[in-house]
Amino acid sequence: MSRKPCCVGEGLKKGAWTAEEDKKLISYIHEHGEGGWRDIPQKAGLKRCGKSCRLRWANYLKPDIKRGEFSYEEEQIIIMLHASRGNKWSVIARHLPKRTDNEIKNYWNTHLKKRLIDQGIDPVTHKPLASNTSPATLKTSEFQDDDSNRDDQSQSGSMSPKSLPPSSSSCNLPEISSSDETPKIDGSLSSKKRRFQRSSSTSKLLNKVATRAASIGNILSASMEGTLLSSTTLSPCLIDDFSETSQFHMDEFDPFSQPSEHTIDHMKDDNGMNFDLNSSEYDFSQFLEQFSNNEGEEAENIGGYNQDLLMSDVSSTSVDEDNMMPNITGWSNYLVDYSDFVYDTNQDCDAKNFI
DNA sequence: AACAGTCTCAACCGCCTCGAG
DNA sequence: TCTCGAGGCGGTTGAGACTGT
Repeated sequence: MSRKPCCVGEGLKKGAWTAEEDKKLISYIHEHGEGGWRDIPQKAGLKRCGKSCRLRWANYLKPDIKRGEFSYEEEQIIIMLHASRGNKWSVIARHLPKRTDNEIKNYWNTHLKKRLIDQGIDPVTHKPLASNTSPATLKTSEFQDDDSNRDDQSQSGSMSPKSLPPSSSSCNLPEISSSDETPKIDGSLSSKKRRFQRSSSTSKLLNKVATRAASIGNILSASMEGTLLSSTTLSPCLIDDFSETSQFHMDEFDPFSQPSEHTIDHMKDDNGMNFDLNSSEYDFSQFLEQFSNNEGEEAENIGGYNQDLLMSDVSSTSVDEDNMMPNITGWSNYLVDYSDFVYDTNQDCDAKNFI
């Protein structure tokens, strides 16, 4: 019972679109709006199938599409998200405003994938090619922190598998450096030469934030499912580190790390949230209420691309608990990914710095 | 200049999801 | 509950551009 292909039809044109066809499609959509793609060709006077029209519009003609060279930040975001999400181009595209999934997919296949391979990284697993070193080994040998950080790693077992980036091996995500074999002659070249100059404490902090976020996600999950007990094991990170938060010097952050700075603040006093998760009396309903109350204005107050990126998973959060959990999970996933990324791109990627 | 090999990316294909009836 | 179809998604293709010889 195979379905009839939608684009089977007599005299339907295929291949590259002409300017005239584009004009007809744009004109029709401007007048009638998107949707009803099957009927559009006939109504717009196009000898194309509806699907082809939709793709042409979505990938090329839509006015808010950003075209041209990918920025350094965009590249890093793609690599990060690919490491955690795989070939989920539409998901990745949601984090890159004005970029289409098709464009990202093409860019990955033609540029980033090769670059990773050139740098000895498996573009599928984001692990070193031809390496026997397990991520766990790398983590413990290269990313060993103080006691709390060791706890961070050991507690990762309490995190949902989804929360863990597939590529937890440190230093796997490559830096896009100017030494790339395929240099681009464009405005983004200079940005490609930039390197993140983050201190080890920054990486450390971000890792902790990520772990906390993941833990909060788990706790919320348990709360949603009604399985949260007062004895629910909390992340050692949460237990040990929340009191330490204020020790970190946030002024170390560069603009790209602002989301985490925001996150720290978000998790601290700004929202007046009680994050004393050590307490068995922690009130999750209060947390949910506070979170939902603060979410809207938070989203308005923060500015900048990366904040948008960070918050995109939670920006639509309402009091609706069904939506809450995926958002929290996405948020924690992002932080975990981002934390790993920051660590990986840190030039001081050396265990000594964390001891 | 001509040709072959390589690269890029718009477009296509086929499967999947989800909502309507 | 089932069927159908629109729209979405990821993989693949192929025409044109580019590069090397």
